[in-house]
Amino acid sequence: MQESPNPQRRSERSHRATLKAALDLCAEQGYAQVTVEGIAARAGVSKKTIYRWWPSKGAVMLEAIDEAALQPTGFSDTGDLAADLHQQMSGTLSLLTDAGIRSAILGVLAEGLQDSQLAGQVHGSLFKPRIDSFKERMRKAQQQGELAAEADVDVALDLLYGPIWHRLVAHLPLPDGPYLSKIIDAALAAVNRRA
Amino acid sequence: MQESPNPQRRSERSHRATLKAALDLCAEQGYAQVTVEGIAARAGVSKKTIYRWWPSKGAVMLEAIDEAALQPTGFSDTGDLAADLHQQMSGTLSLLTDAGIRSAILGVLAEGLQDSQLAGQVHGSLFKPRIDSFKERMRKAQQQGELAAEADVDVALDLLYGPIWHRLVAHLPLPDGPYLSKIIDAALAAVNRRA
Amino acid sequence: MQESPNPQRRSERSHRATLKAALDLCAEQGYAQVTVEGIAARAGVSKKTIYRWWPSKGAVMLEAIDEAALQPTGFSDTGDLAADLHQQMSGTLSLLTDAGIRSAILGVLAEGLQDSQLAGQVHGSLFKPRIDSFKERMRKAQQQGELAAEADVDVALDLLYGPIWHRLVAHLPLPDGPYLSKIIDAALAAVNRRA
Amino acid sequence: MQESPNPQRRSERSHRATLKAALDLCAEQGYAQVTVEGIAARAGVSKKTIYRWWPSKGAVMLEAIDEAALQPTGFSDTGDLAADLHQQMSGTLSLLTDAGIRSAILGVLAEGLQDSQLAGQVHGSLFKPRIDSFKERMRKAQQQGELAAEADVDVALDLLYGPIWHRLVAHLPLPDGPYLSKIIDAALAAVNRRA
DNA sequence: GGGTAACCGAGACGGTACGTCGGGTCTTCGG
DNA sequence: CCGAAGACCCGACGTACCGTCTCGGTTACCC
Repeated sequence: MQESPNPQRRSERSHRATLKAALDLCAEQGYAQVTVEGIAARAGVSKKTIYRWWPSKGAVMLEAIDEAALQPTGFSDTGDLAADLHQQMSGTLSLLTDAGIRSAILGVLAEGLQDSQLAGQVHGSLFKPRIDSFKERMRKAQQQGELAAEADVDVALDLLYGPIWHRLVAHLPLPDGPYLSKIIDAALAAVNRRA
Repeated sequence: MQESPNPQRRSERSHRATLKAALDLCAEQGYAQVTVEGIAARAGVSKKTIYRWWPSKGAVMLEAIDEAALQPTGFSDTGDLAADLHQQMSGTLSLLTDAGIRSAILGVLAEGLQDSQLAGQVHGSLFKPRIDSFKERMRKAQQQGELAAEADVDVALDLLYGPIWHRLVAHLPLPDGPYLSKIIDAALAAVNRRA
Repeated sequence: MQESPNPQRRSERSHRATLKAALDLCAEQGYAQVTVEGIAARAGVSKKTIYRWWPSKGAVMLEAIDEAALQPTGFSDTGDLAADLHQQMSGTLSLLTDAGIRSAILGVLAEGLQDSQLAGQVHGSLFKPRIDSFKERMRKAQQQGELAAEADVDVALDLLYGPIWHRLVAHLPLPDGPYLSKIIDAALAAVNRRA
Repeated sequence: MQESPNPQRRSERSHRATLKAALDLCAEQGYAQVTVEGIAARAGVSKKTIYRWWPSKGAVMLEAIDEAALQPTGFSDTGDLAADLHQQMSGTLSLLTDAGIRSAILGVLAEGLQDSQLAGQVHGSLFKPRIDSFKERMRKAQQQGELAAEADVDVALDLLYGPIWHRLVAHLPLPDGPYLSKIIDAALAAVNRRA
């Protein structure tokens, strides 16, 4: 992140071990129970080294999530917009089902709500890339006539992703596949309608 | 909350002072910086007394929010569904603009993501009442023909409230009034369309 | 020492346990290896509690020494000045032979050389009482004619106690009993001579 | 000191800069506040280089003191023993009045009380040379009849130097010139007297 | 006079302890 | 018996130095 010291001399071993320890502990104990001290001990790394490269536990976790979230943020383009959306959103939801990643994501999300410094990083790492590729896919759909040219992409974004986060913060069950389809259909219909 | 001791002998003065101190400190320093010790000191109350009546800082805050959230959770029924939704959702959003309440709400929301005990209370206090009266209003609209009888109320809930929370957790700007109208129109169109 | 908090509510158990742990650890590991954390752990006491009542490890040790240095600082008055001096100085020297106390005393002495705050306490606790009773005994000796009325008590103090500290800081062997007698005879002769 | 590497290739610049930085920092901040890191930074030298040539901060300081203590350890022989003693002891005392050297000397003395490895070096560098030349001067005095042949040189050493160290560790004011004369007269009288 | 072995600066590393903070429990005393 | 006050144990914080180590770079010796 803010890499004040010389990043060329950084120990790759410590770097990896820290991220791994962070995620592992998160899976085992839950985000809130994880401490920088614990990560350091588990990784066989000194606290100083962690604080040298990251400003806080949240920043470590964010990088760990990024590294672990293997599936791409990008959309595929099969020509079927609804299917592509479903695939991508399922991918996002699946991050919230694996215990370790889920705990880490909820943790950084929660911490991001309280710490504006971390908030920016959360936005940049977790949301921006997905939003960008979402918008790109939508624009492509408009060019290909799959989507009305006058459709409001921002509204579509809100209508599609909103339900996931709504249910997360309200502690309602997360959408399953079929429900996701209903949402996608409804949202596309809404932005496709003539005003 | 879990009121183990005899609530009849509870000091109303301490009770009020605690809730007030909690919100005040939240406004001044932000939720994360508020501590039980700080609340106790500010309220002129002992820590023991706080722990006697609430299990955690989050529970205090939740009660303080409840008490301070003056506008009703219920919907008015002017006969214009879109207008009623707009009014109610604006009310919810306005809670997120006042510094003190916003900080408190974000705080308990964030903490709720990490603490399943608090999560239940958050759901019960913050979300359930609003969802219930939302559904009630929707059903009334269906009876009055303002809304298609086959409209899926759950989907409507997700489409309408989702954008707010999506933008909150993604650290995007919250919707303003006109944008809210677009969302409401889109969501109602979506659930009203013939399947 | 600086007892900022209310000393009436102090836990006697923690107090005693801390002093005991300090001395024990000193005996086992040597003063330099003893840490506040170690004392706290050994005593079953929190670091906070130690820092509440003492400003530093040195202050804890000083009090521990005081409590443990059972033999009185006062001189006996058998009527034989040289014998009384010998007895008292042997007592002082014996503090420097028991491993635990020796280590603690050397430690606070060393630390006192570096920390003027502690220096004052070292002087007040370790030296002042012994110097005072030395001078008192000398004055009594003068009244009883055992010592020349014009003998310089300060010089006597320096000549008598100096050798001990000289040998300590110069890392020479400490005086044994017979050598002590030589010193005492020489010093008394010196201050008793007509100028 | 333990010069494991090839001393011929040693950088004289680094050597000098380190010793100078050590003493300067000592004067500015006091021995206890000086760190190897601080010395390295001030000297523009790497920590590794310091640890290559000295085992510890104390060893650096000891060498720095040795280099800076310009006045000779040797006694002059004017034929007046008391005067020669006074001159030499004043010289020793003057080391304890210059802020930088005083702080360094107190520091190594203090550290020497705790660290037997350093203790040996302290004895060898600071005390042994002075004691040796003291004894030599005393023996010369005996040959020249200035001092009784049967005078005990060890006792004399203790009586003369003792007061300085006694006052140092007891945090009493150090002797001034006139008082020094009293001590010298008393000590010489004591060892000169017929037993 | 080119190769190489050493010292050098810089500074990252695993550690240990620091002194502080807040959590949640417990004790004392007054009303 | 509740409440204010606050001491207590505990565990984590973020920092400071320790002494070790790995880097390039730059001598200075040896072939």
